[in-house]
Amino acid sequence: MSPRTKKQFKEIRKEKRAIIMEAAIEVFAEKTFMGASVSMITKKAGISKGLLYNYFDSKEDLLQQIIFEGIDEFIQVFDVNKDGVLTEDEFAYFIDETFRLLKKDIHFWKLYFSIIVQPDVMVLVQDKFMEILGPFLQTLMDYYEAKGIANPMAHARLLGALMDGVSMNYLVDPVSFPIEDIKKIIIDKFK
Amino acid sequence: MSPRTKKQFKEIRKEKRAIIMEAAIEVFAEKTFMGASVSMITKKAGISKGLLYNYFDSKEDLLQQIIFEGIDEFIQVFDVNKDGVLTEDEFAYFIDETFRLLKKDIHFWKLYFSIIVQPDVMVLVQDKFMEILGPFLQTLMDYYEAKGIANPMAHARLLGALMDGVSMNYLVDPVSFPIEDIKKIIIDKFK
Amino acid sequence: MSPRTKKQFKEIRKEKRAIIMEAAIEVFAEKTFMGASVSMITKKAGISKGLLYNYFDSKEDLLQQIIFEGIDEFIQVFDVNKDGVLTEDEFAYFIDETFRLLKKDIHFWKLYFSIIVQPDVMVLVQDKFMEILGPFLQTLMDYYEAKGIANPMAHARLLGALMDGVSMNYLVDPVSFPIEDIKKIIIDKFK
Amino acid sequence: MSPRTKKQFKEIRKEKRAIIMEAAIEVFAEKTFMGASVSMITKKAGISKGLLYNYFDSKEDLLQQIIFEGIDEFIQVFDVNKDGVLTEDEFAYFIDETFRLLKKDIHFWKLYFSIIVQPDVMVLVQDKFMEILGPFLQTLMDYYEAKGIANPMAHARLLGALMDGVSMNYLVDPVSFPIEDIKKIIIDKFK
DNA sequence: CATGAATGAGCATTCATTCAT
DNA sequence: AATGAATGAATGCTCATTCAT
Repeated sequence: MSPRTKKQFKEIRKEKRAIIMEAAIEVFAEKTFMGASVSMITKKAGISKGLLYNYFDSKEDLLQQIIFEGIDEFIQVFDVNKDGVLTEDEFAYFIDETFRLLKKDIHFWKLYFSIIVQPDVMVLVQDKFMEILGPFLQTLMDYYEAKGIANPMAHARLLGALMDGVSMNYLVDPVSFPIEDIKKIIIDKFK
Repeated sequence: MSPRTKKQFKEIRKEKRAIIMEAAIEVFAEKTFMGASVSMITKKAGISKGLLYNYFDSKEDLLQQIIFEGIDEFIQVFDVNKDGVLTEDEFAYFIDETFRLLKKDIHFWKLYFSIIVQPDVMVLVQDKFMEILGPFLQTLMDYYEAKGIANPMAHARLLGALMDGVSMNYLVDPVSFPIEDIKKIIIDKFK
Repeated sequence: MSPRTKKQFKEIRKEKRAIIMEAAIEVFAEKTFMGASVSMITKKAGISKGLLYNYFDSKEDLLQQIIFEGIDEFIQVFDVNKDGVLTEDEFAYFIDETFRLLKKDIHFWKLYFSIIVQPDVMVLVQDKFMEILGPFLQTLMDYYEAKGIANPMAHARLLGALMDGVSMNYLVDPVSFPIEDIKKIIIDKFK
Repeated sequence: MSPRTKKQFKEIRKEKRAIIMEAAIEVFAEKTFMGASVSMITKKAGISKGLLYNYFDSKEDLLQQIIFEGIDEFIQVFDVNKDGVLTEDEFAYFIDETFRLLKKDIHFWKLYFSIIVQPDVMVLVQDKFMEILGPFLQTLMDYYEAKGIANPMAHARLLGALMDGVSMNYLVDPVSFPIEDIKKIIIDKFK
């Protein structure tokens, strides 16, 4: 009888928004941003096409919001740079935690890699990506420098590339890729 | 003026086909398979749209033929499995040669990575990709096994993933990625 | 706090209705009927979309009610046909008054002209428009006939067309169109 | 058998382009630019939706090309400003010719008036419209100035507005609007 | 061998309207 | 009386593919 309160509306929006974003992550991950159609997303989310535009300005906006929130969550959960210094134990934890999050949000990280290789789409989110990569590489560089290793920058970027490569291989073939064994080797070799 | 011989026709076909494929590799690499349109390719190749379909059954067929020939060329040039055994020197050569080919065919390998992350497109060519990956991993496994290293399979897959990650980072940002320094570290650490 | 009386409800409805119509006139004038969306109107009126449909059956109904009331007001304020006879002084007053009302309700008359040139929309309101045009032309015809001018009908329609053209030019470019000078010339030439 | 020559293709394009523009003029005139859909136009032209975009970049481009060519034709046919001076006979000819062209291209001039009253659409073509209006008003001003009439600018703009109003009334109701009689009165009163 | 006009399904997006609250 | 989430048809536009020449 009485109209819904603002709080009720806010609740509806929050929930529906999450449903749409979850559906979109899956479809984007499977089809890439360009290959995914808004229809596929709304069908998976169980809503009409029009409604998506009640929540997001455009397909691009939808992608950006997904990436923004995903990266923010990643940064928050995984604040490696608390004090800017990495011990060997923290290094191991850092590798461990990366793979834990990878497994937890498989779709999101598939989407991440599909974006990286597509310059046209990358421009939409690269500023946000840099928010992770910058501090990440800096912390690693400091770590290797503190250990007295020559060319810490190259070591840092190598480890970054290694984590990319391992993640990508795992995402493409999660069943047979021996990620746990590989994790141990990485920690052993790069610690 | 005189009617062209069959041999001449064949020659023309071969050359035109190569022109189209080269144009397609560039466009696919820049826009990904889904983002590239046939029009972009024919425009870059300087031919009509109809002619492309005289040489290729479809956009998918074009991609497949590009991948097939690219991989075949790669395997031929880069026969890692000559005798099935890798010495330490050969290992260094192998790393070196991988990066040399990467730099030589930047467009092709960009295309390669954009395909890997897109399941829909991956199915078109994954059998061919396995033709490299299988022997490649086998040779590495044998190498590590011969050295008496525990879990040679994990080491082989790790190195494969590492090469993927480094290659991808280089392709995304060829200017500032320190590939030469990294190459040395890889050889040193994984030899 | 105390339950509102029926009279208060009626008052609220009347005011809200006026607010919506005023907003709609502005948006229609600026964007035309086809170019204006219901969202634009409700946003300008500061109400929800649902509420508009509480007051009007449809976008078309909203337009019709605007036109109906606007024309009725015009006829009431501007009763050219008081006694059916026009003196020369009354003629001058009539021209004068027309332009005064034009300036007063710029949005309404912009809407009027945008409707006239769009047959699909015109059918919705043309009967109402005729309620002005008929007596208006009749009075002018009588005026010219009484002056003994040949072809009074053509003179009447010419003056009608002239007023249309001058009004339209003024509405399109109110700043530089010399409406006061033109008014004098009209009175002088057509009196 | 042999492929079509470039000349043949050019011929096809020219003819099809004309068919599309003619269909578009009619639909735009009847529905206005905003109210006309590309589907309506292609249906009337008897072609597929895609083909329209082989000939025009967008709906806006289509409108612009229609207006550009229509105005150019008008200027060419009707070069009132040959020597910049208007005699009384030329003035009569000018009025006459205007109405002749109006009757000849009814759809085009309906479109013209529907554009004038819609600012959003007007911006697409107003530069082109000014190519007519500027010289047109200048010539008229010179004419009235040469006759020693006070305020020639107001007279020029009044006649311009009058021609607009008469044209518009004729286009809205070509059957009963006495355009021939009115033409004579105009020539008589404004010569 | 070669052209490019032509198609039609599909794309992202908009919008008048409905309805549960 | 009032809200705004929700719908679905329609919009302007793109694109892989076909085909007459």
